[in-house]
Amino acid sequence: MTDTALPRTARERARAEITAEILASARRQMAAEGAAAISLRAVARDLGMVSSAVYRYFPSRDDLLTRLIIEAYDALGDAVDAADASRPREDFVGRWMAVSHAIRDWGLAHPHEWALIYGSPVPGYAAPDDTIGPGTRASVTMTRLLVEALMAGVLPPAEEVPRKVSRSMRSLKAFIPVPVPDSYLVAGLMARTQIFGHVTLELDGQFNATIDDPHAYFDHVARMSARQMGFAG
Amino acid sequence: MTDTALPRTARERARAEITAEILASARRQMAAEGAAAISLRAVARDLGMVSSAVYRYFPSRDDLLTRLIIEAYDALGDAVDAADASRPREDFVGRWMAVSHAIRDWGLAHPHEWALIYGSPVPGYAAPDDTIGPGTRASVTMTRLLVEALMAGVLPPAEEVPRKVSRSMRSLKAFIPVPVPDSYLVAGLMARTQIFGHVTLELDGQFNATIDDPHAYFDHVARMSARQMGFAG
DNA sequence: CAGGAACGAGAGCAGTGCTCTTGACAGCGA
DNA sequence: TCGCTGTCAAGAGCACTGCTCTCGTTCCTG
Repeated sequence: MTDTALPRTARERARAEITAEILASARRQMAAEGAAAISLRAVARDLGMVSSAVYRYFPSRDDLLTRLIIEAYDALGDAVDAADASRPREDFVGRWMAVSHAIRDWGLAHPHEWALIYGSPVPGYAAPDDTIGPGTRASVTMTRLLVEALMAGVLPPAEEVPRKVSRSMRSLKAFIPVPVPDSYLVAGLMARTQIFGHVTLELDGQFNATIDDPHAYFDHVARMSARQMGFAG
Repeated sequence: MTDTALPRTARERARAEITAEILASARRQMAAEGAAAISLRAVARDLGMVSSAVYRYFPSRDDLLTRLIIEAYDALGDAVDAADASRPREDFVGRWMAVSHAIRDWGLAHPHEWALIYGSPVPGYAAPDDTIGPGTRASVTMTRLLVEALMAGVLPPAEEVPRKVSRSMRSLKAFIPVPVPDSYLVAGLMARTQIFGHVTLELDGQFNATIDDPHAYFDHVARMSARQMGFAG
C-alpha cells in the first residue's frame, strides 16, 4: 500500500516526511489551481525551503506528477473496490450501481485529479509504465463484476458479433481468465465507456445547461447501462 | 462563416492577414506540442516579429486560445453536418453512423484540438460565453437526427422514466421545438455520451492494450448505440 | 495636410523548470 | 573518537514564459 518498510535512521525518517510534505503541498496546489499549475517553486515556498532542495526528492516536475497520478488511480481504485464490496455478491445490479456512483462521486470530489488521469495529459508529459498497473484497477473491478454475473448465469443469451470485432478483442480476452462471449465483452466495454464518459463530460460542463439534477440523471444512466449489459433490473 | 465584410484599407488587409498568420502559427504549435504549450513568444518568433507586437492582435494568450476553441468547434461542427448531409434523409441509421464516424475521425485527425475543447481546460483558462454557441453544434445535429426519426415514426414505443429524471431534463426540453418522450431523450443523451466518451477514452489511450482494431470496434459501438436509441438496425 | 490612431521594436518585471557550485552536517567504519 | 563519504539546503544563474510600458514611426482620416 504505502512505501517500503518503516524508516530506520533519522535521515531516512526526515526524507520520508519531507517527501510526504512535498506531495501534500503539490496535492493542495492541484486542488486549487489544477495539475498543470503545479509549480516546484511554489511547493518549495510552501514548505519554507529553496526550490533546488525539492530536486533532492523528485528529480523533475514530471516525476512529481507521476507520483500524483499513481496516487489518484489508487484512490479511485480503493473507492471503487469499497463500493463493490458494500453490496451482497449476488446483487449484480446493486454492485454496478454502487461502483458507478463511486466513480462519479470520486470524480466530483477530485475534479483536478480526474482531469490528471483521464483528461488530456499535461503539456510535455508522457505517462510512464508505472501508471498502467494502478490505472486499470477500476476497469478490472468492473470486468470482474461482469464475469461473475456471467458465471452466475443471470445474463440473457449472447448475441452474434461481427468477426472483425471479435478478432479485435483478442488482446482484451487475454486478460480475462475465463472465456466470455463477445457480445458480453462489447456490452461491458460500452457500459464502462458510458460511465467514464459521462463523468468526464459532466466535469467538463457539457451537461450544464441541459440537465438540472445531475445526480438523479446519472443514477438513471447507471441503471440503464446495467440493463443494457444484461443485468436484470 | 468567416469574419466581417471584406477588408477595405491596406491597414485592415494587413491586420486580417497577420491575425490569420498568428492563428495559423498557433495551430501549428498546438498540433506539435499541445494547446498548453502554445507560446505567444514562439508565435512571434515564428512570424519574425517581436513578442509585444502580437498583443496588438490578441489582448492575451487566453483570447488566442478562445479563438482556437471556437474554430475547433466549428471545424467539428462542419464535419458532422457534412457527414449527416451525405446520407438520405430517411436513412437514420446511416446518418447516425456517418455522424459518429465523422466525430471520431475528426478527433483522431486533431487530437490536440479535441483535448482543447473536450479535455480539461488549460491551467487558468475559463471558457467565455462566445464558445457555447459553436460548442453545441454537434449535439444539436445529433438531437435533430433523433427528433426526425421520432417524427418519421420509426422509433419503438416510449418507456416510463422516473419522475425525478423527467423533471431533471426540463432545461433540455426547452431547447427542443417539439415534445419528445423522456425515454428517447435519455437514450439520445446516452448515445451521445457513448460516442464522445469513446473518442475521448480512445484518444487518451484507454483502449490501447485491449482493442486491436479500434476502427472496427468503434463501428460496432456506433451501430449498437443506434440500436439502443431505437433506430432500426 | 495636420492630428490621431495603430503599429513594431525594445526594455523590463515577475514568474517558471532546471543546473551547478558551495558549505554544512549526519552516519558510518577504523 | 577521528575522519571519510554521501546527503542535504542554499544560492546564483540560464533560458524561457506572459505581460506592460515607452518610444518613435507609419498609416488613415477629418
